[in-house]
Order: sequence, then C-alpha cells, then structure tokens
Amino acid sequence: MGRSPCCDEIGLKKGPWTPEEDQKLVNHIQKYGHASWRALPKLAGLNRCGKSCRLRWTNYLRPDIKRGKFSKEEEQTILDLHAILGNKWSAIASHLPGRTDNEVKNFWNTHLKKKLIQMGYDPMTHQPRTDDIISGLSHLIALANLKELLDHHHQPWEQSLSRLQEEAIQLARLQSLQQHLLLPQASFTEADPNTVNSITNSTSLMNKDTTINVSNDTSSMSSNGIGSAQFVNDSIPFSHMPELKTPPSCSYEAPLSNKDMVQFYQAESYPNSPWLLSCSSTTPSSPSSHVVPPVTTEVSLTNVEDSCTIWPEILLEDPLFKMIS
DNA sequence: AAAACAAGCAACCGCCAATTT
DNA sequence: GAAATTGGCGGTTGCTTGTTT
Repeated sequence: MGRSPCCDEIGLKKGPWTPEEDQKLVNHIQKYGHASWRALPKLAGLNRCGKSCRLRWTNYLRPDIKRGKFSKEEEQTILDLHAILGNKWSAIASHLPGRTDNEVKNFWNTHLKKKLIQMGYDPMTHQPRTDDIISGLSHLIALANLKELLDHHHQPWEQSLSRLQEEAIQLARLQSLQQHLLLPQASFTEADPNTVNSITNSTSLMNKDTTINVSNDTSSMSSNGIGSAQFVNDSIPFSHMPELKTPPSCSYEAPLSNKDMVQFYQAESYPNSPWLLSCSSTTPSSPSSHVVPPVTTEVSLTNVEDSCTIWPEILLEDPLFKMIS
C-alpha cells in the first residue's frame, strides 16, 4: 500500500517562505528541536507540511549553513568526489562543511557541469569526450573529401561515390582504432574486481596529460583523403581527477579470511582524510555480485600486502568507510 | 525602454529505505 | 511479518534576476 504525499492536505501553503514563516520555524526549532517534522508545523503555527519545513531548515535556515561563493578548494573537492561518487550529492556535501546537498547539486548543474563540458570532459564519466574528438575529425575528413570531390568533378559521379564509400569504410576502421587508443581503461563503474584491478594497475595512464591532436592542416592528409591523428602531451590535463595509487601496505586489526579483500582509496586532496579505507568479504564464485558490508573497522597501513585488491570506486559505498586521519 | 533570453537557485515532487506500529 | 509512517535523497520545476538584442 502506498502512502499519500505529506503535502496533499488541502489548504497547506506552498512556494517561497516569508520572513515571518522563517522566524516561526527558527523560533520553534531553537526552543523544542525537530523531533517530528510531521508534527512540527502545527506546533510551530505554520500552515506548511512537515517536509517543506524540514527542507527549509536543512537547506536555508540551519545556523551552520555556509553561504556565498564556492571556493576553489571546494570546487576541486566537488569535482574529485563527483568523479568517484557520481550524483551522490548528500555524500559529496558531507565533505564540505556548511554546504547542503541542494547547494552542491545546484552548483554542479549550473557551473561545474558546463565547465567540464567546455574542457572537453564528459561530466558523468569525467573522461575526455571521444565522441567530440571523433566527430570533429570525421567532419574534417568529410570536408577534405568534399574538397577532393570538387577538385575531381571531371570524374563520373558514380566513380566519386564509389571512392567515398571506400573511404567511409577506412574511416570507420580509423575511428575504431582511435576509440581503442583513447580508452585504455574501462569505466570505473565496472563492478568486476579483476577488471578494476587491471584498471588500477595502470593508473599511471590516468595522470598522464594525454590527448589527441588532430591537425586541420590538409597537408597532413594522406593521398586518399584520410587524416592522421597522433598522441601528444598536455592539452587536456586530467588534473581534476583524484590520483589513485597503489597503497604501500595494509595490515588488519581484525582477522580476515582469504576470501576477503581490502578496498581502499587514497584521497590526497580531501582535507583531514588522507586515506579512506574499508574491508569487505566476497565469495570466490561471484566476486562482483556479492560484496557485503565491512567485516572489519580498523585498517592501518603498515605492511605491504601484494594480494590486496584495489577498488577505485570504493567511495560509491560511502557509509561503509572507515576514515583514518 | 522593452522584450526576449539565459542563468541561478529555492522549493517541490516522487521514490526509496529505515523505522515504527 | 505486514502495513503504515517518517525522513532523506536526487531529479526537476518554475520563479527571480541579470544580460542581451
């Protein structure tokens, strides 16, 4: 059985809050707290639903709310955390004292998302947008083809069409190769630990300032009109991505069986939380589908364990973390 | 000066998980 | 154990303000 929305009651006010309403809410909470949001509006003399009161309090009236522009540090933290957590606004906001999930979400949607797109990143994956590069390249090639076609207008059009078809096949091959070269790592949302492990073992790739440089100089076009692409350094730095590193060591203060694996993530850029750690247990038969809550809460970095499994998306399960400062 | 458009943000909505009855 | 209730979260909406035409 479902439940009726709390704001369905007839006559309850919606929309922007007036200063008088704010004052009533603040006064009531300061005096009596907010044990029950449902009961609060009547007790406080407000013609609002409890949900509306809770939102107003948590997003605007709470005394510890930090207002004003986001600092560069806060911006970087949001970018770093979003790269790992995705749209977990509440979890991201918990790392930013005084900021609400709503504020972080709005800041992301109005500023950071656009910024990433402008920088050539996919705002969801935080990876360079290969579709843009490839479509841009295709566009250039198409223009070159058109130019060549016009240059050879004396040829029968059937012949030109046939040449274009051949070139389209070659272009498709080139694009396939480029995608392979541009995506040396699978997505971090991949749940298979083996895949994730192999990804993490090659994290050096993440921090290289690598990009594809597409020349628009037609002299670099080959004789059949297909352009060339080459890897060069530093145009689109991956600076906003947190650096993932193999940990120096792990030791367990609670015993773990050989079915267990350690998950960790180094977050150098998060103040007071240089390491976020957690352990979980998995069954050998289905490692990716059976991750259970932490079996230990204390992990310290003292001895090297080669068998540790690195799991970059550990932050996806924020509540499971043990933070060691 | 006015209309159109864009950006920013507070607030709402629906869903879900946890808790209570 | 099932149903009802509550609080919390993420997505979306729509109002306000600023900018451009």
